[in-house]
Amino acid sequence: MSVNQFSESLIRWYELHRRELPWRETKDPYRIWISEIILQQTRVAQGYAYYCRFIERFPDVCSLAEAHEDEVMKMWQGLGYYSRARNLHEAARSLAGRGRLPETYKEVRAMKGVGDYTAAAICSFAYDMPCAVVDGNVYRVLSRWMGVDEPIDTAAGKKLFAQLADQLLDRKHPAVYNQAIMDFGALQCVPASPDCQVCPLADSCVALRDKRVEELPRKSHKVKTVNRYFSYIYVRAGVYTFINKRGAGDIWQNLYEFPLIETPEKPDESELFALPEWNKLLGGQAVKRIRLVESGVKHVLSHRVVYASCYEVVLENEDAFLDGFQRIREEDLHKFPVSRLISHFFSLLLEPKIR
DNA sequence: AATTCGGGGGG
DNA sequence: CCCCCAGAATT
Repeated sequence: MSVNQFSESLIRWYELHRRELPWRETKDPYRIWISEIILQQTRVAQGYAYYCRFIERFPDVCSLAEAHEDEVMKMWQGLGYYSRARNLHEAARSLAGRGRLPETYKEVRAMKGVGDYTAAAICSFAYDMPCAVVDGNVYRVLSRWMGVDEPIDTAAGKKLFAQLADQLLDRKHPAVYNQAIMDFGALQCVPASPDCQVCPLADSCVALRDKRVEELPRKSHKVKTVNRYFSYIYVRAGVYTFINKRGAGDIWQNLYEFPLIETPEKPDESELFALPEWNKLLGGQAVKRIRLVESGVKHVLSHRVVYASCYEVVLENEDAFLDGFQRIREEDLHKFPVSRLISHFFSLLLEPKIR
C-alpha cells in the first residue's frame, strides 16, 4: 500500500467515524492550544467538560493572563498533572502583550508546556502547516501497521516514529490527516483487543499478518511506585480552619491542603499523637476534642501510592492561629484549588453542613 | 536517558 | 491487578 493509500484509507474512515468535538469546530489557535494541553495524557471523555468550562471562563489569551493563578488551578482541580495549568498560565502571561498565539512553528514550540506533539497539533490544526503529530495513538497505529519493534519510550524510538509519521503525513490535508490517525487510534486501533475484522487497513497491517497486534507497540521501561503515608489534620478554631499551599519539588505543587504530617510508615493513632510534629503543629494549644474522619484512604498516582488519614481537631481557643498556616473561614474552603484526595475529605467534612 | 509529574477507565 | 491515555519538564 502506498503512502497515499494509507492517508486516503484513514481519511475515508475518519469521515464515517469521527467524533464531533468542540475544539474541532474552530481554527482559533487559542482554543486549540487549550484543548491540546487539557488532552495531554488525558482521555477526551475526561477532559471534555474541563475544556468547556475553561473556555467559558477564559475565552482568550488576555482573560487567562489576567487571572490569578489560584483561579486557573481551581479550574484545573481534579484533572491532574497540575504543571499543565501552571505552564498554561505562565505562557498566557508571556503572550499577553501580543494578545494571541504566535504563528510560526518555532515560536509555538517555544511556549511553556508545548512540546513536539502539541506544537505539531496547534500548527496543523490552526494554521494547516505540514507537521505530523506523534501521540500515543500514532505510536500504536504506526507500530502495528508497519510492524515496528522499536520501543516507543526511548530516544531512538521517538526519533524513528517521528520520521515515519513525517513520511506518512498527508501534506495536502495535514489537519484532517492528523485528526484521522488519532481518532483511528482512539476508536479502531485500540490498545487492547481491537476489532481487526472491521479495520480498513487489515489487508496491509503487518502486525495483524504476523499475529503481533497485542504485542505492539513495545515499551522498554517499567514504572515502580513508592508508598507514602499522609496524616491530614483538619484543625478547627471557632469558624476558622487552617490550610497551606504545597511548594515546589513534590506532588500537587501550588494546590492547597490541610496541615500534613508525613511519616515513613503508616502510623497508628497513638504514634501520630506522640510525634513531635504533632505538638509543633498545634503549638501546645488546648484541644477540645479529636475525631478520626477516615483512615487508610488509598490514593494512586503515577509514581506514588499515598495512604492517607484525616483527623478533625477542635481547639478550645476559637481565635487561635497556627504558625505557618493560612487561617480561613471553613465556608471558604471550597474556593481553594485542592487535590482529589483533599476534595474527598471536603466531601466528608463539609457537605453535611453546607446542605 | 531516566524520572517525575494525576486521575480515570477498561480488561 | 494491570496498562494506557491527543506529553512535557527536569535531572
